[in-house]
Amino acid sequence: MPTLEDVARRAGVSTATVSKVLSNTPYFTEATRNKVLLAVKEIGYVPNLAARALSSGRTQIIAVVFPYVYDAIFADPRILCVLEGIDAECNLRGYNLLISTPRLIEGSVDENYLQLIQSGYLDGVIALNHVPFASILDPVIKKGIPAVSIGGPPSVCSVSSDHHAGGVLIMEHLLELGHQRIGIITVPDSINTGTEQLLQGIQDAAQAGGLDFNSLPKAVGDYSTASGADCAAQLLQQHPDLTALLCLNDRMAMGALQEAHRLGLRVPEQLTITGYDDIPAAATTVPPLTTINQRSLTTGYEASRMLFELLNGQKPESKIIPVELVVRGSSAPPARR
Amino acid sequence: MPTLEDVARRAGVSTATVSKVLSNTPYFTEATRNKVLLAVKEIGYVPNLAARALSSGRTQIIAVVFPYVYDAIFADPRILCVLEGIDAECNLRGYNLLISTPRLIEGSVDENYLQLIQSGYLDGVIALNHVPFASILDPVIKKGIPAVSIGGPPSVCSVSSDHHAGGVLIMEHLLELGHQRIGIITVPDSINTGTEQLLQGIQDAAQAGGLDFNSLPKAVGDYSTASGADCAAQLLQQHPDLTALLCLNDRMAMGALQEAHRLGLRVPEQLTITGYDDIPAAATTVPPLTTINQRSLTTGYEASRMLFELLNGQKPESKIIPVELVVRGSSAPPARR
DNA sequence: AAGCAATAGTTAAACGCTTAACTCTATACC
DNA sequence: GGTATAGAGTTAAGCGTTTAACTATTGCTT
Repeated sequence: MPTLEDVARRAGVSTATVSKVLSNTPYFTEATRNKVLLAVKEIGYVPNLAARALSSGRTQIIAVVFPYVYDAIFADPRILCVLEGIDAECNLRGYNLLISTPRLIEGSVDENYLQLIQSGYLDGVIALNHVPFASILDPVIKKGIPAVSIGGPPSVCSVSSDHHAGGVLIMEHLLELGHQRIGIITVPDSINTGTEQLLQGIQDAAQAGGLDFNSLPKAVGDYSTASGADCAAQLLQQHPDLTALLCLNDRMAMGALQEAHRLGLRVPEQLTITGYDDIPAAATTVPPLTTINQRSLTTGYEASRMLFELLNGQKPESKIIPVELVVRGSSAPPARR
Repeated sequence: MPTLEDVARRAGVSTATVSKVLSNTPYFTEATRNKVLLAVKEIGYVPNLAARALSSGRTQIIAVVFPYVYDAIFADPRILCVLEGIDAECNLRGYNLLISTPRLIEGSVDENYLQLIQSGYLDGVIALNHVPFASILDPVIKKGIPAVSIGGPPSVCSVSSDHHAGGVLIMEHLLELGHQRIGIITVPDSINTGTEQLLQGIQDAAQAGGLDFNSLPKAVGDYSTASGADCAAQLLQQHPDLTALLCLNDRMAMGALQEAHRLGLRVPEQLTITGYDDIPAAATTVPPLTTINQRSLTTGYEASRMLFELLNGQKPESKIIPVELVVRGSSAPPARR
């Protein structure tokens, strides 16, 4: 492979000149610039990134980190949308995307991940920081690598969804439709930093609507479709008079939908079911899900932008991405009885 | 950050010794080995990957390449499963995963991608090579980087699903149920290298069952759920006597399901619908989809394994991953009339 | 005419690691 | 006793860039 020196020899200049011309340093005549560029073209020179990295300390690599908590982390469509937003930005700026999925062992991350962070291979890190107990970003910050957190605590630069507003929106929607007997399909407390805010939003809206949140029946799932079905079964058996199920994510809502179908309950005529996240599949269930859209693409995009600002030495503000109520076919006024 | 030299000084040996001990080169006494290891621990030394890469020519980075053909490539759950398989293997062996999504412009890849390939940053490449017209792997092979192709032509090391068998399985299933009036929801010719084999399998099974494949009504979608709904509408309008819709992927099948529901057709009692891929969502539709599972996780896993064999100087055989018929609730014998 | 700034380019050290080639025992063999 | 040989470690030359420090030329002030 041709090196800087080959280019320099061919162009009749020094390697420093070539290097500087290629990085757009000023103070070169058009003639020199062209000579160099021509030589580059002619011999098909491409810079060696490892050498550049060693010399300059910058690698052009951004790591996207999402801890491996549940089994199939890659199966979460939300993560993928975020990734797509990040990828688009990085591609534009010529950065490469490395993905790291640290295994969490008893609350601390694995050795591989630690080594990667310390290795000097990363210019920046974007972490899907939804795991409160494991401090994915700690080693990153200690090492002084620019980092932005998605959905994490605002201690560092972060971009998160306005889950409180999401909770309010979905609960208000149910109340406006006239629902009062609402079952909640939730998840274990604080498995996810966003969940608290979401629940708080739901509670606030309930309160505002004159409904006692604490007395609403609840079932605890684990985000999976199967658990959604189980929870729905359990709630509907214990409280046959429920007119709506509010689910904390779309996958569980899809499970609830399945269960309703199995029980012969028509949705939304006899039972309203709502989700949260607006994953692609939510639009294609029968009936399609009423849910909250988190603008995952935007989230990814904003996270990248913030990271690049950090890389430019700026100090961007943490950002909260607004959410949006998406009303589809799975919600309707409760049946009169 | 501490360097090799710091470790060497502290352990009272040369940098060469440290380097060799850390890479498990033989011919060192336990004493020396321990001295070095201790020093490493004490000062918290972590090797600088860029320096290592420059010096050794190996970066410990594997790129997973999937071209950006349709808009939301990351939305394809199949890709994610494959990625998960790859990630698991790479994680195990201490390799890092870089993802590259080259933009295809008029059949050729973008400059960024080309530069990345030539940059010496990659030890190996795994390409989701489902795009026949763009030779994603050409520059990789020209550069001499070990590469394996998923679903691509067997010109290089490749791992692909047995789509022919998949086609046979799904068609046989329909025939065994007693369907004869089958509509096919397909995609444009050879947009995907696997599709041909799949269609061939369907055709062969039809033939074997005494059905003329060419006379079966067909509609052309684009893999999306929406297009599946459109195709279903079109087919059912023109051929109201169809008892089954065979869809070339799950997303289109889900669209067909929606459309059937809209038309008031009960699935599977009045209309059988089958998919292909077995994406996670396929198990949670109402009714759940009968489909073909491609073992995407295994595919990813095998691809990594082959790549590591290549990296070890071996010459692995291309592999064909068997597929599996998954019978769920969306298929049943045709209604008697 | 001297001094200075701006322009245009060069030299060479440094980045942190790997590894081929080498040295220096200590043991084994004939 | 001389010569291989294997073991244990060192020396130093790269790997291909970037970049601080330097030189040299030109044009402009004063």
